[in-house]
Amino acid sequence: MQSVSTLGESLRHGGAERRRILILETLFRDGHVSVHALSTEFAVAEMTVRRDLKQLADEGELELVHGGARLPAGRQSPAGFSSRTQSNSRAKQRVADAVKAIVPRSGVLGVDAGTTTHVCALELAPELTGCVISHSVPVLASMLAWPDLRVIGVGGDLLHENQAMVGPGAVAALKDLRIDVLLLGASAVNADGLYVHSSVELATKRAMIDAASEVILATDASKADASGAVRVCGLDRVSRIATDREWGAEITEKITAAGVSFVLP
Amino acid sequence: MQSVSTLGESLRHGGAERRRILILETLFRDGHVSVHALSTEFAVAEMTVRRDLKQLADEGELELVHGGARLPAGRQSPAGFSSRTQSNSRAKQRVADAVKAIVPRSGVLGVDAGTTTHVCALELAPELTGCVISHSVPVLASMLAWPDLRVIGVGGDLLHENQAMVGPGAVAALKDLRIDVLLLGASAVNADGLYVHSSVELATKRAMIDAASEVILATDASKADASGAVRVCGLDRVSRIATDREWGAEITEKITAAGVSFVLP
DNA sequence: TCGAAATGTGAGAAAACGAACATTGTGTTC
DNA sequence: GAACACAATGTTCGTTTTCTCACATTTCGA
Repeated sequence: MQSVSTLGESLRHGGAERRRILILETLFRDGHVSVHALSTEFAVAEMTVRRDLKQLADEGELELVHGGARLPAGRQSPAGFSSRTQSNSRAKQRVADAVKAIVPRSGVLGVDAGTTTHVCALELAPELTGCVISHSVPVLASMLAWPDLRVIGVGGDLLHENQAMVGPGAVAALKDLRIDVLLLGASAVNADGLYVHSSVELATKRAMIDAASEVILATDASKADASGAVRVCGLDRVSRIATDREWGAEITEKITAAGVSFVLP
Repeated sequence: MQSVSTLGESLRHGGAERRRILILETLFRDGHVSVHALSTEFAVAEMTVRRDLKQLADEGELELVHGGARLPAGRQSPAGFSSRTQSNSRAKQRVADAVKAIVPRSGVLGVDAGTTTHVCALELAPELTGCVISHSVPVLASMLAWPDLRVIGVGGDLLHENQAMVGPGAVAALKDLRIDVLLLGASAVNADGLYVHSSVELATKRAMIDAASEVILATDASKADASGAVRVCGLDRVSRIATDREWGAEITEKITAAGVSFVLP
């Protein structure tokens, strides 16, 4: 088991995560950033900026050049910035590969908040011909890069923890929407259902599920057989689980018995 | 005296002009070039490339950075959002300075879509203690950098044109919201009111205005006395105009007569 | 209190810069 | 055709900037 920390955590010392967000913002606004200028602007050592840029480069958010950084190739079109595709991005990438194999390119695609589903949406976006619905700000920002894609944003209170809009407003908005396929995320999965850490996002997640004809759970194997604080729903609402590798035999058997099939890349 | 060589002439030695054209082509394709890579590609000394870049920079074709060159500010992807943010950012910055002087840091701040209001929101964000409401995806994305800030996102159909969520859903959501001060943008302003280019965003803009107790128009002087295709509202809904510099005497007099005061940085 | 993560500091290495000077084509002049 | 002027290019070298690495320090949570 491991902490499923994905977001809203690492502001340990000064505010590294915030600084990196601001760096990306500057980058997308100006097209380039320089180490020296950033260190002056944020009043930190150049070494710190270099470490930030190095990390962001590893995540594919930018490309290093001598003296600073620039937009990565193929990401010229300025959108918002793509969100923190933080840790184990390899796993998320594999999940995305699995998702790509089964999600229809037309129709209404719902995208839940979270980094995994975001990566999936990024991969799918160029091929989609239908409509995307999401309450995740990073997902919406990414979709700006595809001018021909129809997108509906679900509004509400911005929950910094998962960078999505939630609450009564979001639930109300979802009542008028219908989703063909929903890409759902979760903090933990076991035979009894899906779990998240916070109850704040619960109602919104359930509203999305209720609006969806089919629910595909997109999650890497590290969430397997863990359990979270708040139960979202049972496995009966999920049709398939797209994941990066085989799960344990026991949990696999239970989940399969519940009528849910696995999709691997 | 020197030849005023414009094109097709000075291929004295190797083909300097042709090489410079190719450099520009590469630059526009990739968004950046590096001295080292170019010297390898053209099989010339790095010094030569530096001289080329220096000349092109003098002509305003590109902008030098350590190690290479990039597209000059305001000449990025055409019609792109970031370029609009960048273009006359000095003016927008001055507008933001004016806005900062008058917007209360507490209470509910509404932020309209558009680059000018976005810049204002970026400047204000660190100091805000109240709540921000916006339908603009970039604005919402920026607010993610401030975890302690309460933010409400207005959902709806994503309009790529202004990167904001609009339509009936947005209007409905705004009916339940109240805004103390609204930072409004416009494509044009004259004595008769505010204008935008597209009617798609009209209803949403009006809904924001209706929800607001006070409306501050944030716009640079270039919008003065122009007129757009679609009229949003009259000046009676606007209390103040935050702008970068003095407007023309005639338009200033008319607007002041309508009871609207100007705020300069 | 302890430990991990974040950040700062300093020195040596590497990269890039810019100026001065040498070299090579090209075209002109006699 | 030889001499010349000149622009383009290459080369060298000292200077400046940036990078990287190792280690010290700070901060905050457990």
